[in-house]
Amino acid sequence: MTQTAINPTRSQNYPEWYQQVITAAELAENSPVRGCMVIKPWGYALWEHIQANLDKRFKATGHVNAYFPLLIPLSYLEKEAEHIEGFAKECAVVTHHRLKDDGQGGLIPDGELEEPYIIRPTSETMIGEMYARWIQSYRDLPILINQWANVMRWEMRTRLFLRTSEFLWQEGHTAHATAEEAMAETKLMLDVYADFAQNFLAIPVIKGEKTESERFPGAVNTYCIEAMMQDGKALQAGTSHFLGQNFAKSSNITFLNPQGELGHVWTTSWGVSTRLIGALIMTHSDDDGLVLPPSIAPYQIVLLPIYRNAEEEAQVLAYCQELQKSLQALQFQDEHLRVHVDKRDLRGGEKTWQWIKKGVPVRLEVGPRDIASASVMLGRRDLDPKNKQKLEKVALTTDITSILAEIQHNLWMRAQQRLQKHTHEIHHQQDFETFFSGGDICDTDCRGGFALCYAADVPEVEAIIKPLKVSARCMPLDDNTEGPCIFTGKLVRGRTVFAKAY
RNA sequence: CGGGGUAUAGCGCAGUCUGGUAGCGCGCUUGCUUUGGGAGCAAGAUGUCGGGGGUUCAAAUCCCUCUACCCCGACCA
Repeated sequence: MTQTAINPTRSQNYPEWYQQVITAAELAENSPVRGCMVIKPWGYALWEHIQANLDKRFKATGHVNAYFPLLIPLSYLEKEAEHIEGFAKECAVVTHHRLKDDGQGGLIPDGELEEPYIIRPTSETMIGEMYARWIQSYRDLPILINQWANVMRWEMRTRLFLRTSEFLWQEGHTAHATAEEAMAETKLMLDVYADFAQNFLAIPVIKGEKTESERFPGAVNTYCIEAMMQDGKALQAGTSHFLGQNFAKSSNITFLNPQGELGHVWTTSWGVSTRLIGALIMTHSDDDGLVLPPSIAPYQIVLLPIYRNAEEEAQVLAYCQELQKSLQALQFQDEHLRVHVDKRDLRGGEKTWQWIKKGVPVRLEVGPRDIASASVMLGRRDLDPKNKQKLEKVALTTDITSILAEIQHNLWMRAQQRLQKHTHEIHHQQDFETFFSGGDICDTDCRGGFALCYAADVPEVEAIIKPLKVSARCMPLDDNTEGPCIFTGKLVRGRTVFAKAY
């Protein structure tokens, strides 16, 4: 038996640990298609819960869902100059619409298209084209549409969930009559994302604005939520863009205001992707595998029947099913508890460890002894696997939801404390370089993590930080303090978070 | 697209230098014993050795060629 369920551990080899957690939890695996993953049922269930919860929040803020084509005419992407610069180079292109027999048992493309299509890397241009048709008057505004979709970006290096060529996401696209309204929408959705990350995924995030070099191609302002992974690296967990009138102009989206004057609309776009699952893994998981907050766990409780013979089996299974029924009647975060009875014919220890590696918040072992004493043995994923507690059957149904809430809260607190512990104010360029030269998080001397500094948003700062493999993650909102840039000495308003990033 | 590597069972690998007709670990199947912290023993199944061509009596092994993937840069939700 090994010390930990996952080898290597986080401190031994963090990237490899990450891969092993995914494998052990059966979340996803690489597919035969370059850069594209297969999301397995346990991983897809996480996405389904993300979708369901976010979708509710989108609807509650007045949005509706729609669907636009996967393929976008090549010429659409040429409309917005910065957008071309940002996306044109990494797109898959569809050039033919037929296959023909090559005479040797193979197939070759046939029927060349007059204008190639690209597989959408994002849908601003397609949706812009449709908005131009749909919007004539101020009465048509605002348009508040979200799309759940897949997109493709021909990435050079891919990692499961964090960066894959094809990924699943949602993209919100809204059009407004005024800049103020569009900006309010941009900020509103950033708040929706932040609240979702913190309260549903238990991932603490920093809300901020992107620096110029990190901005979305074609956006006026890009806002984001940044999370800290356990190795101290930053992961962008969601973005919300104020697009100004850039896309309205390039897609010619105009409207008449109440005074009869013709103007361009103001647009926004915002999105989160399956990358959130990567963030979830790297925020909570430990050296025994995945750790899931109860809010998102496909099963919040797994019952593990223990028996030696057919007679005990019948007795134990009946007891489990009765427990399952009474637990399922309870609610956590406004939804019925998700309770599973693992009836598979496997050894007890084997089963237990499989569910630990899959991150199930609560395990309940049920055997003849428990039935005799009208109780269960409860194991929590936020505690050591050895640490099991005996719980009266009666107490279980009254306490279980608060136990789940406690687990959710514990995970949140741990992540929150990690973020605080590894965020440091840096006042001198020399300290900045020292901070980022010690590899990843190193608890002994407070190196690595997030550096919070006054820094000018200028190219020469970019040039200094790039060799350190550090990037400006965001400028946290509502920071009205002032100070001298630690690189240039220039007085700047508000600080910037710097970190190594995924 | 530059620099380096790899391709052999579901997965991870040995075998290649020195040619002789394919092996190990895990997993899988079956049986028995086990079962409240990842089981043990026994028996078994699984391969166009990445593709194509060449040398040879004989090629996983040598030669030529193509392809795919991985690592390091440039790109990135």
